[in-house]
Amino acid sequence: MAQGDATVWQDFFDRDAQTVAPELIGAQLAIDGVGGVIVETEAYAPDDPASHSFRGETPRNRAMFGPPAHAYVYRSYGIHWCLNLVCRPGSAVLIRALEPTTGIEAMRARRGLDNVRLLCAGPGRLCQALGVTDALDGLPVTLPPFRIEPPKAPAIVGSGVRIGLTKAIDVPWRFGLGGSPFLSRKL
DNA sequence: CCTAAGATCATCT
DNA sequence: GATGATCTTAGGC
Repeated sequence: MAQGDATVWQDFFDRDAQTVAPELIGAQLAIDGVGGVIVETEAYAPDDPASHSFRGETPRNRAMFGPPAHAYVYRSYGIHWCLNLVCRPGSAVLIRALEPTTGIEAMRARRGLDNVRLLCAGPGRLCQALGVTDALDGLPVTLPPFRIEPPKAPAIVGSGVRIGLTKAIDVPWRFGLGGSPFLSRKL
């Protein structure tokens, strides 16, 4: 599975978000050469009260109902952007944290912060560091400016409850690389 | 260490 | 008009 192998990525993402989310831990994700290793994700499903897709399709969440392996970007709390990778219709994986590996200087400049551990430790921070905006909403992640590569080795994945929700707060669909210092919070 | 509040706006009711 | 898949700062212990 390589960058240009759109068919394989289609199949990879054409499954339930809760199945895809843990398998993305350890994958490499970059936008215009700026990014790193995915260390934290969360899954959102169609019948999930906490999911934006729960009440059906609207202009905002349109991308969640489009083809798999595309981006869904939304604004959070009027301030931050958050990046999801679309799986089956109405389901998506929220990318919550990266271990920065490439383009670190660009991230530092965008975030106005030296501390590498905190550059991408949270969905809003990550999007600021990678320059994610709604301009990327609905674009395929198998083509530039995205670059995505599968994990080089099986990751040791832990799980826990999702963060910041008021509904379905006890579903353990948060996944993370065990012991990584780049998580938004300890698992 | 911790909890609390403010920033700020697209979306939905 | 209320809400939120967040982050930062300020202040208490």
